[in-house]
Amino acid sequence: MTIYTAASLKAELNEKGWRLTPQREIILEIFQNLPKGTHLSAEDLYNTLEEDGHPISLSTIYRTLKLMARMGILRELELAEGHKHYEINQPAPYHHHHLICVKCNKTIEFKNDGILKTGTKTAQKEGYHLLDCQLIIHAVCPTCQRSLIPL
Amino acid sequence: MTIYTAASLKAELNEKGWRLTPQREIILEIFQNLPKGTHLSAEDLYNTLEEDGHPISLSTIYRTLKLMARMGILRELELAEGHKHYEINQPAPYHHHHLICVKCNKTIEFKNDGILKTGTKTAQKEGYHLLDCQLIIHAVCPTCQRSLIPL
DNA sequence: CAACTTATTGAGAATAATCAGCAATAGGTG
DNA sequence: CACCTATTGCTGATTATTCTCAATAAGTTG
Ligand SMILES: [Mn+2]
Ligand SMILES: [Mn+2]
Ligand SMILES: [Zn+2]
Ligand SMILES: [Zn+2]
Repeated sequence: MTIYTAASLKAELNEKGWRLTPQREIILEIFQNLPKGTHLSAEDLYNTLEEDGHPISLSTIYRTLKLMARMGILRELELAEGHKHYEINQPAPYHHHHLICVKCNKTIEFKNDGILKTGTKTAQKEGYHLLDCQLIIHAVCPTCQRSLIPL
Repeated sequence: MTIYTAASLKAELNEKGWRLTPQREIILEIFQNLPKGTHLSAEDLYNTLEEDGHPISLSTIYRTLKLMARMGILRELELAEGHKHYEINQPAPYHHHHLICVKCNKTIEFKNDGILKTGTKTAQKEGYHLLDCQLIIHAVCPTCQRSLIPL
């Protein structure tokens, strides 16, 4: 949950014997410049990169997303659509959580400082190294409460 | 997030034109009698039912898990293993959250009253009908911090 | 900067979880 | 009991994600 630059990403990768590649650099950049509230799936990222003129194979995309999530650079979100979404993982003033309608998947972001504190404290108490901490609220939105569509 | 009995399950199903079947009743019972801290996948439930002498088809299991999660009877958990897990959804004194090691998937449950309150308040403020509210902490456990296994 | 080691990439095949279609069955209601 | 239709259990799709492997290219060393 730090702010990354190409340089700090390279430093952290090299420290573990890994490498900074153009692909990894571009993917980080894409996420850093995404409008607030955007959540990308692997497929979304694939298309974005293609349109951007920097095509990257799906294999590499999946590998990079997993890598960056495990480094704490990206957050892996399960937004109830059957596939994962990702967003940049930022600290305190930008850190947020998600309220999701399980029927239409409409998602609202909200902030709450106490939760990150709780997460940090809990991880620390158990000796875990914190990567991400997210409150997920599953609910039914006002529109879907009225709708007659079953399930 | 209520305590269900076969009768109250039937009432809630019938109210929506749905039916209480032996399969649904048994699945509810299984979850209610699970030892604290147990999380079942669809496959786990399938096997449990088979061993129990009450075999139910995988299709029905998937359908029932989804149904009960959307009713708020079960919680759908994404415990970083590539497939969903489920547990009974209970109110205040039993309500808990999960601290997950992204490397070995070891999961620790912990309680925190404030989070459920935050979730309830947030859902209410947006007019959403709350089903479940879970804090997920992704982290690396002490053992895996020491391990040399990459990723 | 040239040689060297090995992490990484891209293409395609393989896997695994979950869903869909459909005929047969069985709840709920009167 | 008779009727309507939700539900079940097969089976056969989907679809997201991972694996395999040869080719490429970071990072390091002399
Ligand atoms: Mn978000
Ligand atoms: Mn649990
Ligand atoms: Zn909705
Ligand atoms: Zn671990």
